[in-house]
Amino acid sequence: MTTMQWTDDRVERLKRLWAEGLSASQIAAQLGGVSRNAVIGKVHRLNLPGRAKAGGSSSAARPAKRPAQTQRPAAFQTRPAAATTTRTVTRAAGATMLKEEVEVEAYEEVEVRRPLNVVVPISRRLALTELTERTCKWPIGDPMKDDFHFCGCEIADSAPYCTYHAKLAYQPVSERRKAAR
DNA sequence: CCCTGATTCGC
DNA sequence: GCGAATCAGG
Repeated sequence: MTTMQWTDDRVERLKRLWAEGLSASQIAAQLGGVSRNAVIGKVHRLNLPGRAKAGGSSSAARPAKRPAQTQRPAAFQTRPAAATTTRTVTRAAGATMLKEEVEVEAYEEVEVRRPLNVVVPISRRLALTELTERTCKWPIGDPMKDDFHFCGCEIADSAPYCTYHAKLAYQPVSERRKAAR
């Protein structure tokens, strides 16, 4: 990858995102090509105002005014195809570079029955680069459109999907067609 | 453990 | 100027 640099454009985006209250790691993910340390270092060099309260816990001081999409019940949805291309992305997290493999392409229209009596998670509408090892990687929307995003809600274990989407992902066969035997 | 920003210092 | 390593903290 070409050496990333702080072009005027990237600096402007940095300033805007920092002003919006995004964390350094999130900004790094959004800009791409830089670590959170790089972002923090740049912030200081630019003499941008630091955060009121250092180390602001992720859940405490977070503007996070995501559109908060309300998922409407659908009898059937699209789910990732079994054969998808795997893309490896790196993401800065702390002082570590995490490598993640996320299926991004190839979807198939599959009849998926929505589990009843389960809470449908509120999508955090995360971008590919914002996914971490504990965010649901269930894709939402058309990968070709710019409103494409991932569920991103929290995951219990280190599973790829949240509880809800795991149920969608793993559906033995068909509930209505079990004969053939 | 997860994460946050702050600082240092070799490049 | 840059950012990895490190530190300090929630």
